[in-house]
Amino acid sequence: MISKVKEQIKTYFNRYVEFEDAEIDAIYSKLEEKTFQKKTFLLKENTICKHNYFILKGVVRLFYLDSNGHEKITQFAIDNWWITHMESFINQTPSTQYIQAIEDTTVLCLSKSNLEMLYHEHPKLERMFRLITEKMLIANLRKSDVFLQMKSKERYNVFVEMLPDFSQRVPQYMIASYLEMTPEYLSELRKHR
Amino acid sequence: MISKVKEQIKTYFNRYVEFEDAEIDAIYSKLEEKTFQKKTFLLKENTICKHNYFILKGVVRLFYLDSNGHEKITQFAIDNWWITHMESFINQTPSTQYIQAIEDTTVLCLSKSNLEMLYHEHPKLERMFRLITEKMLIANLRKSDVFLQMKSKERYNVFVEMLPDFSQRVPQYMIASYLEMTPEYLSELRKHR
DNA sequence: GATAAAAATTAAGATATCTTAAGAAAGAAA
DNA sequence: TTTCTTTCTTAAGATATCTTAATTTTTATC
Repeated sequence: MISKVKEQIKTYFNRYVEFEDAEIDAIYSKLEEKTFQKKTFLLKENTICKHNYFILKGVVRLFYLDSNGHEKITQFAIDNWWITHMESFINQTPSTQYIQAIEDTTVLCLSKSNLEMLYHEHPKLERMFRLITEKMLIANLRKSDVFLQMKSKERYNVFVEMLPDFSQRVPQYMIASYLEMTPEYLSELRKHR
Repeated sequence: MISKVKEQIKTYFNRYVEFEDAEIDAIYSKLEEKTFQKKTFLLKENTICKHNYFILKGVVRLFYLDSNGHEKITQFAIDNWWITHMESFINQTPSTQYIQAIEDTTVLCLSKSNLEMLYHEHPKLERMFRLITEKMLIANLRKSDVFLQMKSKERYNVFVEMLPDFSQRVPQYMIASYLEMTPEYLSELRKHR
């Protein structure tokens, strides 16, 4: 009998590459399910990020503390997204950022060492992550373009339009942080649009 | 006898994955060498980007025209870097940006179709591009962080420190564009530092 | 339901950065 | 050298965004 969770990743994986059930089983056996309560940290600054997390259900944010101790959010992630601190995870160096659950969040943990092992055993997995990484890169380049081209007001409109899920599930002051403006200014913009 | 160019890519490829000479030969045979004179375009807006370019020697820039018709540079690339418009190349959709040679530039052209073919024949190449894409993603995330954290003045200092090659080979008004400020304001900052 | 805590709004003054326009300097061409 | 073109600098006024601080609204806790 196939578990609901295994079903979820099978569906997700097959969006990128067609895997046999046996392969899914092999990969799944290297994943550890874990639940983080709202506000708990999946990763803290200065620690090495040991996992790439696949979110089964929930919302998390990636952020750092600026020189004034203010939180600056660089990424959100929800159901069926991968989240990790890329630089820390890939290079196994201390993280400059935090990952924190915004809602109660259930994830599958994929450790760096298991991932390396799986790459060697399953070239398809390497292809999947090549494709996912390309997609992330494109999303990131596009985000930079949006921030480069648009004034704050337009940025907010684009955000609401493109990621309506987030504007529902995430408090407004966090959206302001992600959009690189103060909550006061966002409030101002919302009034006048 | 092995050509100088083949030697150059062999050295570059082996930084990521160890290839046999026969593999390098096979891959090399799918690459087309081409030279672009200063100011000519490798890619124009609204055309589909058919190639990923490996720069053997030269400097190019990636830029788009904003709503006022001003050029906004999003990336530079020099010797031993890959350059393409990611979104256009990967999804084979019309490009929103231009690629232009700043100096006379010699490249190796890798077409999308050849690349797909090579991925199937040489899993090592897929690994190499998985690693390169990860590196690009990290570089891009880091760039976003720098722009998020720093005021213009600091951004310029970081740029000069991190990429001294560019501040030599690229005119100042292009650096201003890349740093997301007007040339007038950059000039102002340089005076006061 | 009452109280406390968290989040959102408002407004005034401060600052970073842009716009425009003109002139100076440097590099390329003749 | 002279001329033309490209690049860089200067300065004044305009605008977007931030800071601070107080107030209101919403959400969570007892």
